[in-house]
Amino acid sequence: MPQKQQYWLMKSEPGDYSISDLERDTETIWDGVRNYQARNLMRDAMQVGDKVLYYHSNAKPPGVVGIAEVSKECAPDPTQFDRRSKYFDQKSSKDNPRWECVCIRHVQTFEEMISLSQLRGTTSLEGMALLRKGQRLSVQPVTAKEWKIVLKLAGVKA
DNA sequence: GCCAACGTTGGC
DNA sequence: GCCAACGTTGGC
Repeated sequence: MPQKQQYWLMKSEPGDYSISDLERDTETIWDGVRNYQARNLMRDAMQVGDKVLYYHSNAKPPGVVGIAEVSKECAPDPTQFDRRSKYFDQKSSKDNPRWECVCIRHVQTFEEMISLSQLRGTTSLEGMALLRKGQRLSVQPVTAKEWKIVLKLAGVKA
């Protein structure tokens, strides 16, 4: 039985890993998430085949730059065990890993990004998690309605 | 570079 | 379990 289509928004700093990097690599492990809420969403809610809005944070301007999809379910994040990684976590162990993450695959890069200010200016997107004050989660749920609206803004068929 | 908002840590 | 101090995120 087909499961219900779910939608997410995932943030990345383009200087760190941009949508062009994802397009080049085709697929990547979403390592480096060190926030429990974001981890829990990936671990407990995300399913292979879920669609993802790819968001560039700390960018000029910030905004949604394309689409990805979840390609592998959650698994321990290898960077937490790597002493040389900036994501190394001394308190984590292989027996009891603290951090897990999914893999995502590139689907599409928008011809033109949908900037944050454009999203804010879209009345029908009022209430979107991304636009809420103080929202910092790097993995957020997106409703089917919001997904449609953003894709329409991007000129992409849903 | 500033700073508001939020998360985490650790003393008590 | 409280909460102050500190760290991080991320828009501006």
